[in-house]
Amino acid sequence: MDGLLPANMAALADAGVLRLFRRKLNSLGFQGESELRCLLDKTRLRRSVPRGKDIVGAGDTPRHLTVLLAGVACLYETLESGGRQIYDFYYPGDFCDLHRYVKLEAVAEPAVRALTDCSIGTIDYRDLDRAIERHRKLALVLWRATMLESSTLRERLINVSQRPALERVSHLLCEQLHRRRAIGIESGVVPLTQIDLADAAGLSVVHINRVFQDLRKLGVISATSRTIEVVNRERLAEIANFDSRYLTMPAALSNWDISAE
Amino acid sequence: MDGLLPANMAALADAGVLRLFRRKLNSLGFQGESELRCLLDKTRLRRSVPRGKDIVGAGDTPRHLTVLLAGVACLYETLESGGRQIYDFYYPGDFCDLHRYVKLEAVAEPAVRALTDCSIGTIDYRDLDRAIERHRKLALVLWRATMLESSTLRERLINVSQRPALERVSHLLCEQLHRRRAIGIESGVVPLTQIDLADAAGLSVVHINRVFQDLRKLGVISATSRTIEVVNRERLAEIANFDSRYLTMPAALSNWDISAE
DNA sequence: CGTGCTGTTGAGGACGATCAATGACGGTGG
DNA sequence: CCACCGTCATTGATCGTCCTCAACAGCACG
Repeated sequence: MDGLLPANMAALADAGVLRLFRRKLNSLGFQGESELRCLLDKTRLRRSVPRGKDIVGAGDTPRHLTVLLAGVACLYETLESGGRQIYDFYYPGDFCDLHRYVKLEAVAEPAVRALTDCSIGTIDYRDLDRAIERHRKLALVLWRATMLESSTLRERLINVSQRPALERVSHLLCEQLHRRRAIGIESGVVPLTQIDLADAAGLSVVHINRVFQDLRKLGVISATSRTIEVVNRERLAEIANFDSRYLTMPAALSNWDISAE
Repeated sequence: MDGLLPANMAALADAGVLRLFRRKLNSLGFQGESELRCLLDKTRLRRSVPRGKDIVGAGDTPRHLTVLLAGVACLYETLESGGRQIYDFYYPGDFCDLHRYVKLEAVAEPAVRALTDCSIGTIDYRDLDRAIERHRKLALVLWRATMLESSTLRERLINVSQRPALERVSHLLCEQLHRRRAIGIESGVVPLTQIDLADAAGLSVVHINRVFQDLRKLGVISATSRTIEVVNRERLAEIANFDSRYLTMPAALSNWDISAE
């Protein structure tokens, strides 16, 4: 499968690959060099997964946690009807399979697929267990990551159940832009296909396409490039009625900060 | 607001009120008398909340965790449009506001409302912190509770985004029956209004009503009683294509069982 | 005996699905 | 270099599900 790089991660940690993972942990309230090291040093770099392949399959028994380091992936499930439901998108720094660590059993679980070429890192469950034992706060941090996913899921539910297509698609695009910006990507390009968006929005591809044409007429996305590129964020956010709060974790971590030391 | 009963909970714990809470903790993998005591003894019984009132509001700063002890509640949010989106239902034993414990800040959070008259219990954050410190496994247990909610949320998303109305409503009903059975209620009565179901299904009340008439014609729900009563579960499950797995947690808790002691 | 909430019914219309076909692009192999 | 193929994007036409508006009936409550 994927080759293991025998890298000295401690050395690489700040070099770049794990930069976004570190940032993510920070945003979840995990700070302090020794704490971070405890996790970052145990993160093994795995080679890239090509677009369209599963990063986390439905079947295999997991022995390690997976972290997305580069690219875009999605949490999804294949339906009896043959369709696909995309639950959430993952960006560099995001955990891909916390649900397996916590659940420990494969009961029709969702899978994770690379939507662009991806790089992933892994952390052995044993290393993770030890890290949590050492720094109790880490359990809370990961729990919070799950909570954040829940929050996104709720927003997705509203999106699908309440908003009309134009607003719905705009909302999804806003979210992508926001999340990309959070990891330092300022460009308006959203590296997804209309198909991906259809599966996330619960709309047919045909209809997504029509919505895109409207968005182009409104001057919100580029009319020339084949890839999706937002050229007017403000307008897009207006259309979507976008409020990014559901994506953000508050900085404070009052109680466990105390009990952790 | 709600009066505090100065009860000796240790004595009451097995008497009945906390029976379902205990069962819930068990199902999440929290076992052993001393562990359970640690949490159950700290659970304060609060008086009941009448139907229609919020159990957990959006605004207030939380100091304790809330556990539903009797009745049915829902996690919901009020939309700009004036509508209501129901994310999840809560049954006796369920935690109502884990999101606040973990998040600790009110950023447009969802609220919890009593859909029937409810009784609730509370656990002070300080007591909870201490309990977690004593039994590390508890952090995992609560994390798992969150994960289970996530799982339900994903199922809800599929329900809303993929299934046609009849199937969708049936699926919701199946879930309620299943969850009620899990707490020992065998009756086919689902104590919700059509309005509640509409808000959970993302359908208009009018349409829900029409679906109900179909279900009655199909002999699935009672045609006589005003309250919703399922009289043919098998048929209902068929229509809904119901697979209860998303509601169940695997029993095993392999890794943390070890690191906990 | 009103007042409110929930449930019920009818009519008309909109939004989005489906089916089907075609176009554009990139990659592959001859 | 070109022919071929697969994936993704685009377009048109038709149809169905579900929404909205509006009115009314039943029941519970004070």
